[in-house]
Amino acid sequence: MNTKYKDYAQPAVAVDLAIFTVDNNILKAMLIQRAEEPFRRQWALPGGFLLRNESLDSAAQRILNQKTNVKDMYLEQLYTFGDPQRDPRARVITVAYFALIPWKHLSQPESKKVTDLTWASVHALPKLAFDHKEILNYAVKRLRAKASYSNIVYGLMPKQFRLSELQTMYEIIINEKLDKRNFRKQMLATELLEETGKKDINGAHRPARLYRFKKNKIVFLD
Amino acid sequence: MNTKYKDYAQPAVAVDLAIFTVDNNILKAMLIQRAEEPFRRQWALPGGFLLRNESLDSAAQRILNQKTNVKDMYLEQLYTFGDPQRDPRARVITVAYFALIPWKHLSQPESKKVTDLTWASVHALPKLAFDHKEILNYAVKRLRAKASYSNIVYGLMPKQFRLSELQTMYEIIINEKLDKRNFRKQMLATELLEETGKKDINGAHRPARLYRFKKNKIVFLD
DNA sequence: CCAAAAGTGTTATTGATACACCCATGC
DNA sequence: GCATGGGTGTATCAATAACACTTTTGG
Repeated sequence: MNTKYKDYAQPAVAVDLAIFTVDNNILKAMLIQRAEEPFRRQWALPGGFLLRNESLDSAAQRILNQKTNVKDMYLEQLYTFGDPQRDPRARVITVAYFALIPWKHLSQPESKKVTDLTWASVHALPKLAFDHKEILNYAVKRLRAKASYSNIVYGLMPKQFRLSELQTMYEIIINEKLDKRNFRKQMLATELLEETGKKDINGAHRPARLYRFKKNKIVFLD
Repeated sequence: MNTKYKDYAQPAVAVDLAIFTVDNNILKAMLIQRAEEPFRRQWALPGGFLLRNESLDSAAQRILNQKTNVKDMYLEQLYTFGDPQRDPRARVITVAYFALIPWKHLSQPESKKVTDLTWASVHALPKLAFDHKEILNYAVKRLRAKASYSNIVYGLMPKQFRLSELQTMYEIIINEKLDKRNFRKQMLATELLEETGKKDINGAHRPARLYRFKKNKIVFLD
């Protein structure tokens, strides 16, 4: 290589997160309102700069812990965005992650009246800072793709649930209706679910059996 | 965020490439012998630092152009590796890419007697510098996975080829034997191939029809 | 005429899809 | 007793897998 030292980028490295949940049958992503320039008052993905002695995964986990109090959520590296113009201040490359959190596991911290954090429907996103819309769209695409060939949807379910709730979750993510009998047949055939023995009743109808994932709740593939 | 400025990593950002080809029915990756410390004289993936005004994709393309004279090869971002200890000199995070090149498209530049570049069988790799073995293994895994559900294998084929050569390529990558009749049926059913009209004879046997990919040789999915 | 790879169809198996009625409960 | 979602089985269709012989060439 015959480039001079001064030609090297000396970028900052950030980690940004596309954190998904499903609330009220809507797929939502966490957004943070920026307090500072650039893009002050605009919505952005939660993120931060990589610290000195921190791996990328740890940084993603740290940022997730700052915004939620949930442990053990699904978290994977998504893609790295490095366009020279993506941050108007300086060269910043960002390693994007995507995470899934069951709505029930977090709604608590919502109560403390935060106005700089919101969960926006991915179908009605506000204008986002930087290239965050591109990142988020890419994450949605990946989530959709994986939902159809893996059991990643598990990452959005609470500890126990009705089969009909699991089916609805799939339907929301892949955005199409599924056949009830075929769905149940397939899910039970995977041997990944077990009955809790409990039943759930919250309406004037036959109570539903509650299921949970067995301990080896593996998520497949890339 | 309440961390002091000095706690931020100020990493260098590198791009490393896992470049694959198939020669003599063996899946091989390009390795470069390091001229300098650390890991002087050890083999490593081709790579380099990101330049000031360069996107990640451009950096990958630039490094690829330095080592080969091939245009239009398959190239995709693989994963970003950022363990704080992965480079003994300083904090370096590397965005790994993987690339596919048909053997026939490059064997020329080999002739000029380079000793610091080799193509090593992925089944018999030497000791590699940094975490490059991990990166390479990850790339192989991805290549294998994609070969079984996409047409990524196209990236390893020359301009025209016999169907039996295409089949052999699949067999090398996914590492299992395929049925000739089923394979041909499926390949022709995709409508992605067309006959060139030419025939290939290089032995005492019936000449084979030569095929090429149609212009819209799309590679699917993530 | 022999060796070597090219080329070609049919059947069986498996997995995916389509589809409709009874059940248990609260009100 | 009725409204609501829970729960169940079978038949069809589509995709995949298994399998063996004839053809064309060079030597």
